[in-house]
Amino acid sequence: MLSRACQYGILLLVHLAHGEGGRFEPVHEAAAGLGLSAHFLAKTVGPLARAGLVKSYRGPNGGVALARDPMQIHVRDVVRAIDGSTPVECCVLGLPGCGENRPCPMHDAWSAVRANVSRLLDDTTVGALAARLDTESLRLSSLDPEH
Amino acid sequence: MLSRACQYGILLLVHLAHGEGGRFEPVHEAAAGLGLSAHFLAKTVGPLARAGLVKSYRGPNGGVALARDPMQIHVRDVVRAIDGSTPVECCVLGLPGCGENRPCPMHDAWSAVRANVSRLLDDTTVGALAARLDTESLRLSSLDPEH
DNA sequence: CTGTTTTGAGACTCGTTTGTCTAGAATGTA
DNA sequence: TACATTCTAGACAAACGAGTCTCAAAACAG
Repeated sequence: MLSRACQYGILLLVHLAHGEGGRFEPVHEAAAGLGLSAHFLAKTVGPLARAGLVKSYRGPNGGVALARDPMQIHVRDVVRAIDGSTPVECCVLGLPGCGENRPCPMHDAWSAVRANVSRLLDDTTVGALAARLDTESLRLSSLDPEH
Repeated sequence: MLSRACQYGILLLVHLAHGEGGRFEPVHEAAAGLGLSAHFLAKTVGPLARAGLVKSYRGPNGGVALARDPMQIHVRDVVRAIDGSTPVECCVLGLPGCGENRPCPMHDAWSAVRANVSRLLDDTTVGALAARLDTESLRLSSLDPEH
């Protein structure tokens, strides 16, 4: 569905949105907080920066920070930046060129699912996800439960 | 989403349901009709037969045939037979152990999508898909448009 | 200037999936 | 029996994703 790199990217942005606003946080620190591989997480920073979602800075006190208001960053933006514009975009049955003019037998039903996913990605912002971390007992980390 | 092998399996069953009832059709013939690799399609027959969805017979006049009424074969059965019982079952963000007690920030919204997909797999039968091939201008083949 | 911290880019390994191919076991026909 | 047809199982290679590692460039601190 979403590539691992894309999942890491979303987690990183939500983590940054949940932290202090203007601070540049080193990638390895964010990775430790999220319980992820620092090396692999670092590979997502490039695409995110090129897409204008984060800004990064080298050297001591460097790191990564959000480039925009987290309420203006949609999950769709992250997916597009890392995975490209193709989440669930293709035919369920794998038929090439399946579409309105030459649909497969499941095309209509699958289009409904696709629309749901698309709306979810468009409507959900990184800031909204971060806000829910506080109000509800949600988690971002892959580590052991710390309840 | 669905593995290639699983997609091939669904296409094969719908193709068989669309053909004559009791006939054993050679796999290479079905593959030609669907525009798929015969060797790869053949690898899906084993799991499908073990799951009791098709029966196969060797030798001349042999081949593959549906083992049951196609209206009693759900797409879910094919997915379970080939991919196992895990379509979209996991967390969107990839968090291990994400669930009702320790949800990720997108858990609730994603559960709705998951339920949609699950219902689609459960409600759709191979027979229903085959029936729609006739009434509407649908296609199964990966080959060039034959309009 | 020297050394440390950090990003950035890429090579590399590993496992899974996709796809092709081969050999063998059934099955039917002459 | 001899032979053609077909499934069955598995070996094999190519492609991809995930993840680790290394080296260089930038930035700062002393």
